[in-house]
Amino acid sequence: MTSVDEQARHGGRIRDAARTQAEILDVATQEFARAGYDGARVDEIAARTRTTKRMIYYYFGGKEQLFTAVLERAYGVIREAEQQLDVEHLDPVAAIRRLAEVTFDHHEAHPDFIRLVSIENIHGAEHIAASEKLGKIGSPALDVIRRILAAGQESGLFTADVDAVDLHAMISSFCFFRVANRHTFGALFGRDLVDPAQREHYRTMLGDMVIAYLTAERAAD
Amino acid sequence: MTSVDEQARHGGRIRDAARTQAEILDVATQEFARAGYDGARVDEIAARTRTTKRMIYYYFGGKEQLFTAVLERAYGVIREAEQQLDVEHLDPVAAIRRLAEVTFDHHEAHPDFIRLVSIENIHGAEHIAASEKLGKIGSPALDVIRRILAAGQESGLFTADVDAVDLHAMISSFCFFRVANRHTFGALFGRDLVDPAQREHYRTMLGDMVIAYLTAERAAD
DNA sequence: TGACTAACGTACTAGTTCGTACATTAGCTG
DNA sequence: CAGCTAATGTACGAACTAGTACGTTAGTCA
Repeated sequence: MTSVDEQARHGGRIRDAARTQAEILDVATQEFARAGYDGARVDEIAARTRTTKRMIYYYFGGKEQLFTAVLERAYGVIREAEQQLDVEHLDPVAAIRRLAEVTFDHHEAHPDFIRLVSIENIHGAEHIAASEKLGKIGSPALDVIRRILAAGQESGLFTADVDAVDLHAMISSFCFFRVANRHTFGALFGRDLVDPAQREHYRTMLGDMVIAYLTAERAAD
Repeated sequence: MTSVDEQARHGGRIRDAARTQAEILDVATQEFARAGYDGARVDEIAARTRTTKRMIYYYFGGKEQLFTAVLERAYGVIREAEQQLDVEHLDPVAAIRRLAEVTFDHHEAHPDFIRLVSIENIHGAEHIAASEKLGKIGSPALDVIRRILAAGQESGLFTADVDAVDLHAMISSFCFFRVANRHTFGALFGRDLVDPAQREHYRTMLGDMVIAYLTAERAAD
């Protein structure tokens, strides 16, 4: 009997632990991002999977751990993207601008991730705290920023008093707000921050802002 | 019989519709901010009030409308703060910096409001859309920004191509992120963005950033 | 002062939702 | 190929939760 026949015999499904887990994570990511932690329904996640609720508890233990697993995978994706960052060959100004653009693009491309982070903040980052993986991730982007900043400061292009974590916060703020607060901002000010027609405008604005901050003359502290 | 005796007779409580509604709104604000919309419990809100759940439905109609009422009041507070903004007598640079500082201070002073806005964004701003009040609020801050920008651009201090709504978004991004993402940022990067010892640092950083952006030379579009 | 209504309280229900006990089977391994 | 275990499915329950039916009382006004 062929493998295809096997599948047919069991309704098209074969046992595949990794695949089942991945599918649960996919659907769970969508559901948590859609409705928040408490708004998400375990039954709904199960229903949209080719498996059953039983499997969620079998593999993840419970709703809390499932959400933690979703977060771990989501953060893993951005970490990978950051690791592929290759800006060392650029001059400091171009490198920072490129970094800002990559951050901008990643936020725009992953609104579900942004929502998950918002949700996790509502819950005081307790799942990150409970995760062994997420605690000691470290950020590849941060290392990149440190190197660019050092180069820029040494060459005198950048003002000397800027910290890498602060700069990361500054860039993230803009990218995050634009996606996360899209709805309230749109409702209150009548402007869609994620309007494709405005994409280049805001992308440039972010770069201009960061570079202006880094190259501006400031009163010494 | 004195008023005090009256109160004593009924367990210290007098009938006062306005007061009951205000108390429900106070507690509901805390509860929604604490746990999110779906995480919030109507029973919990009622329990922490001097009245009962029955009154929540009597005055507000339901959980959804209660949350909308909470949002309406929260936005009212920030609108009032913005209306008291008095920076017209300052030069454009000082005026923008003052505006940024006021925004910064307000975000820091009202973390519950920030959480409510995050929550409302998770739900696609549907309560704002459903609210008659919130639709046509308009932002006093936006008018102020428009005037300062016009003055700054006319005097040649500021670059000409900056829009008021965009600048508002820029300032809000930083202030919002610092409070809203405090927990995940702290857990991942080991830095508390709301640490009082760092307050002046970030407050200055925001002003520097905005002024640098507004006064920088840029390639024409 | 009597009666009318807004304001309030109690007790309950219908529906939901996380989680689990129990039963079954696919597929590997010796 | 026998048997063992990881993987899976079904059916159910206990607890929670938004919302309500019904009853009571305070305060005002004719």
